Amino acid sequence: MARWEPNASQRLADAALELFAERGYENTTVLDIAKRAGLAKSTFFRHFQDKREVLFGEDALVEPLVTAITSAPTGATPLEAMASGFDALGRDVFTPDRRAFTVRRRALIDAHPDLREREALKTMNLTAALTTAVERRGTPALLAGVSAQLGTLALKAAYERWSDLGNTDDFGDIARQTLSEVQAAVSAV
Amino acid sequence: MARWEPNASQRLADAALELFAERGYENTTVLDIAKRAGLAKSTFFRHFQDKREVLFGEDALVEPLVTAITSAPTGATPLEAMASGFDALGRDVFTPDRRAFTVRRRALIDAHPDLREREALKTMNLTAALTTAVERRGTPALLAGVSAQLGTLALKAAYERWSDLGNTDDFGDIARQTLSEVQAAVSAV
DNA sequence: AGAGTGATGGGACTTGGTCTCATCACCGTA
DNA sequence: TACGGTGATGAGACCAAGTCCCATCACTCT
Repeated sequence: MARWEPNASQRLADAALELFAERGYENTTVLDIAKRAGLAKSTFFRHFQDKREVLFGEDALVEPLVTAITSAPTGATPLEAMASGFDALGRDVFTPDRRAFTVRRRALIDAHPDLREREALKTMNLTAALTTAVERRGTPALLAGVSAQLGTLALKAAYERWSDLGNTDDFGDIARQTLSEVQAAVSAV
Repeated sequence: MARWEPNASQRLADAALELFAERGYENTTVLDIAKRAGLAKSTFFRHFQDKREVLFGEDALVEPLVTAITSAPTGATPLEAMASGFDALGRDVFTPDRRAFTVRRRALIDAHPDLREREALKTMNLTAALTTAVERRGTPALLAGVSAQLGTLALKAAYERWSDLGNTDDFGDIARQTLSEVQAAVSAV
């Protein structure tokens, strides 16, 4: 028998999602979250940097994207490399079984300024990571920056489409489609 | 004789900038700032939403940019409208006499995660405002979004060049130059 | 058996941020 | 001149976020 119940981080994240949905982010204290997870307040802060972070802890986007971009064929353009990253997200992150969870999480973030601010920071960090990943492919800095911005824009738009409606398409397909639309728009600039 | 010393907001912002430079953001409490400005803590929060905001209160970028974009000639492309907005910034915001202040402020923001997070939020809001401003010119949504992203990217790059070194060029000129470089990079995507 | 380890509990403490009530110089009007 | 209204401020209670330190205790290794 284990010394402690396992998966403390996961239990905290689950409890937080539940409570935020029940009473809202503001009306939930960290102590509430910890107690529902059967833990102490101080333990919460051992697993998450702050209250906001409990909804972002996974942060699972950067790693698959950067890996895919890095390992894309040498001949691929920056946006083609980005597209292969989107496929990876469809395979490992935005899978059908995680759709419901992701949508609930999205609704919570959109509903509270503090969480939207954290989201903005995460987006900025993601774009920065994409920029350096593209740069490492030998792309000039400015072009890498532009590609990363366009990729981030397409990613967000694709995410919205994927979570909207009864859309059951694979995320990778949606994202590739969105990216090509962004590319078409760019050529009209 | 005035009932109270005037310019409470400005005095608070000045005091904050001083103290952050002296002891760092973390080692400065809101009470410290208020006392140096000759005010009470509660008065600080009447003028600023929170501690971070004291460095962003001006938020002077959005209004001139949106105004210029809106009033740009009908025939102008989105990026041309954006460029006229950059000129407006050079005239009204990034003026030579404010350079030193702006650079000090920048150093503080870069040095502290909390402030960088707020900066990310402000950037996201700016991009959103630019997007709707461009949309109101009759530009399709996706193209407007792309233009706004590129504009924001150019703006940040231009800002860095303007504050670097002994660069004495007019901000509008630098920004136009940067924007044309971004545009050149885009056509290579 | 005994020392070490590592996640946890618990609680004191600082600070950000909210809220409420009192103050008090000025302004308009009678 | 008197007097009530106004608006920015002061003061302080209060709550929650986040930090810090020390104790605990089941398990492991020697």
